[in-house]
Amino acid sequence: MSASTGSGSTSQARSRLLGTATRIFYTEGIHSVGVDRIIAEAQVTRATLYRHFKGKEDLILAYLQQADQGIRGQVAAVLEQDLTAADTVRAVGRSIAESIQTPGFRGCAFLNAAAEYPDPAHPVHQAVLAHRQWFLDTATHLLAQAGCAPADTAGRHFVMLRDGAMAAGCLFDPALISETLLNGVEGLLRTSTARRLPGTADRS
Amino acid sequence: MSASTGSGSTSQARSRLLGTATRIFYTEGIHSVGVDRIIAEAQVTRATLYRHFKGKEDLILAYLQQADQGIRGQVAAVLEQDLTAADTVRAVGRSIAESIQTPGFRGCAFLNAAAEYPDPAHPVHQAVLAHRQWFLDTATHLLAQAGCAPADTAGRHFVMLRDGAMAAGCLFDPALISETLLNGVEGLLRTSTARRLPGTADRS
DNA sequence: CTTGAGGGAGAACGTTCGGTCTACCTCGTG
DNA sequence: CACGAGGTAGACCGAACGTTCTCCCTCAAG
Repeated sequence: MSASTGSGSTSQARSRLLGTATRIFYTEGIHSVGVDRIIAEAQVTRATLYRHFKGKEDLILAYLQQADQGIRGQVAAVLEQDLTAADTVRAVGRSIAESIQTPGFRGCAFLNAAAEYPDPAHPVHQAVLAHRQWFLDTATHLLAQAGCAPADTAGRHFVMLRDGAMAAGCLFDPALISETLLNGVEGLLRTSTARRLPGTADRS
Repeated sequence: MSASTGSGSTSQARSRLLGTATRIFYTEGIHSVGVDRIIAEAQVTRATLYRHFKGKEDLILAYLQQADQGIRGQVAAVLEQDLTAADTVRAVGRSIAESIQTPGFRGCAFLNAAAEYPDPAHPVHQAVLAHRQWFLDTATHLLAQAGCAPADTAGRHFVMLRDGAMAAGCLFDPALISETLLNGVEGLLRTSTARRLPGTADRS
């Protein structure tokens, strides 16, 4: 524990380790990179890694947890803007579109991880499922507030568009993918709230 | 070459090898399975593998090529039904939905491969890009025939729904994913052909 | 001052990886 | 018959894998 000089919350060598692992795992995949590579680029020794993590799997889980917190923060930042429910949905869509167009975008960390860990019983796979459940719930909740017809259906539709955009974002022109995503979200809001009275602006 | 007894086109040990590789790569991923595993389950020796393939990478490429042919066949089977262009699009959507609900469905072989081979210069990654380009072109062509507004936009929208469905199909209830996909395709056809005269049935 | 956690440096563990090699067998074809 | 392609069986290679280990140094807290 301890508070040390007051620098980082936990150790500083640990954060360098996790940061390096995050970067390499995200850009190059998980199975294809070894711990040697990570400790070399993080400039720590092998013993240091195993002092902070039980093993490689622990490091992977920490990587996904960090990614999860990043996305939750991204959504929270949109929520803080206090927009109309529909505009909040749009803003989340725009936030995703921006991610896709960011240099170094390499798809969804969770979809990529699931591709490498197909076994549903594996901790990594379960971390993916947990994150996705949270996102689906969040999207469904938002769309319900925006007055979308069957909110479950709309939520799944939104997530499907997001998944498609995230998956294709690094396999095709990111600008076109973003445009398609935004169009899709707009269409979803239009068709799914068709029967609502104009001016029924409900807050998120 | 030779014709041998007339059994298989190429060797029979080779097809056993490729079939085993396809099954294992698809269900468990690529990097996480070694050639030892494949030759053991295919019941061939190491020398036999290297007689037919230059190396593991060659085997992976053959696996993807086989998957590509399977999907092309799937689309071709729909095309042979000689439906309305719009109904052809629907049938392709249904075909994808059926795949998702098939036991053992593990997502899109190409999206999964791309997650493991992010380097755009890598032959495996390029095989993925080539397959996806073909599919996008095919979808765009079909939607154009169905009278969809800007066919490029509609094609990208269709592919995005497919990608989302394929990616999520093994991470969520396949039946709900299929329903969402079909709804999305229906919505795409509706909004994208809104201005067409009824009865303008054009063949594919 | 002593202690112990955090870290650096590196040897070593056993296993698995992809790949090469030799030796021998079995057929159908020329 | 002779030959060569296709196959089996298994030893072997160097490298990389994830993991554990010992030894030593540093430095803030008790």
